[in-house]
Amino acid sequence: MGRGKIVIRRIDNSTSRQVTFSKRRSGLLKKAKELAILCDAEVGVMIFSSTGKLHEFSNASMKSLMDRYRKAKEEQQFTSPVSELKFWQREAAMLKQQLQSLQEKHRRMMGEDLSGLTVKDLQVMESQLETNLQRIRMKKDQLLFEEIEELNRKGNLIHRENVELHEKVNQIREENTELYQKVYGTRKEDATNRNIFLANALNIRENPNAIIHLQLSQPDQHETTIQSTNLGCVLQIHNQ
Amino acid sequence: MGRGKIVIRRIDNSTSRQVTFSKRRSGLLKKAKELAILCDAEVGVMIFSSTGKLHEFSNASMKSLMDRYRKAKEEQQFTSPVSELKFWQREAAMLKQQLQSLQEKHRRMMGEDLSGLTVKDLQVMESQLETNLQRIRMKKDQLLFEEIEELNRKGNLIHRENVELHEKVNQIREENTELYQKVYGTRKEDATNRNIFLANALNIRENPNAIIHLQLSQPDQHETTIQSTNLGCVLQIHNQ
DNA sequence: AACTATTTATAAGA
DNA sequence: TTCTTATAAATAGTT
Repeated sequence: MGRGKIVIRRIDNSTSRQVTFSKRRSGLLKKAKELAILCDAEVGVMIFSSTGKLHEFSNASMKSLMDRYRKAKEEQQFTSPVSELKFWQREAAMLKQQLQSLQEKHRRMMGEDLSGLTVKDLQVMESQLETNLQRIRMKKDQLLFEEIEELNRKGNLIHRENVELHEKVNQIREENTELYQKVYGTRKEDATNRNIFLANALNIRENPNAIIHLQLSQPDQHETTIQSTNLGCVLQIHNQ
Repeated sequence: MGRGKIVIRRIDNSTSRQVTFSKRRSGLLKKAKELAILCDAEVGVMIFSSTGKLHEFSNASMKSLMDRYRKAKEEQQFTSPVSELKFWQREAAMLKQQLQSLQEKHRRMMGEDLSGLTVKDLQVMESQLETNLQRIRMKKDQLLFEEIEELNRKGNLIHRENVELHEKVNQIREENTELYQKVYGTRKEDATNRNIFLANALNIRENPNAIIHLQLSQPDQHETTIQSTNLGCVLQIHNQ
């Protein structure tokens, strides 16, 4: 009913979609009101626009109507095999429709079947995909951080073990020095020096809570900093 | 949109009301579906026919839609003084409409402002008024019955009291007779006869559960019979 | 349930 | 947003 015939399919152009929404919404609400009055029926209509705004009509209160709906649904519960059959038929039809709609959306998100989409539509999809990408990156960063945390923990264990080993080595070294002195009557500096060099290579210092900095480079342009306060670990990721 | 223009007002003829309901219901559901698809909106419609049957449409599940509705309503709850103002404006408009509708109905029920009504309209009102009248009559009859019940109860009490008094009178009479005999040496029949006559006038008999029949005449043509089994009372009302 | 004369809704354009 | 208008769609009354 207009200048031209239209097919019932999501209007791609966002502006005309909104205009049509406004017109048809008022039309639907008017018809609902007329039905309620003409036929002495109890009618309720709820409409959420694609932007999330609520529009409604009900001749009684919506609350009482929803209560009545719930009650009617409970009572309706399969009074005959035919009603059960019809229920599942309707259920299947509904699910099929939802599936088809989702499949179409999915295809588009995969960059397939982009025919009939406007620049605006594509912009919406683009920002949607950017959001998704961001979520995926945050998840990835979180996993990396957890991995580093685990490595840090293991490193600390090994560090402690190494400190102990270092002390033992020093003990043995001192014992050896004393024994050397007893046997040869003089010190052996070479052995001491070699042990200090080894400790350096293993990054072992007096403070076992040393902060570890890691830098990973990534191909994309985002920067993330994750900081663990209880483990003294800072992860900084810089991407260009 | 039909052979003739109609005014939006309850269709009195039950058959055509049902036919119109069926047509417009499917129209409304179709429009709701189209709006949902064309404009990517979430739409829910609930319709209870005047016979109580439920019809519905929703592109998502009605449950989730109702949850969303509730949530939207909660959030909507007076986020600004303007929204509160608008709420009360709408509330007032709704109440005003309901009031006007009721006032009009009331005026018509009072037999005023009958312009623009068809014979059918008037027949419906007539039968409505007849129903109301019947209810009022039944209420009146009930009240009359209760009044009679009360009178009956009081009557029984007085009856019992009278029986006792009667016995006392007889006792005293016998004593008097005996004394009379002792003083004068002979019976006095006159005194005995006078006491029996008195008992007759007060309707006192040996059976205290005597059934009382009452007949009230009324100007209209209806007949009611109310019977109390535990009090032995029958109320019969005949009207011509 | 159909039919169809009309009314009503609305698509497109301004 | 709002108005206009040609046309499609809905439906009131009828068969």
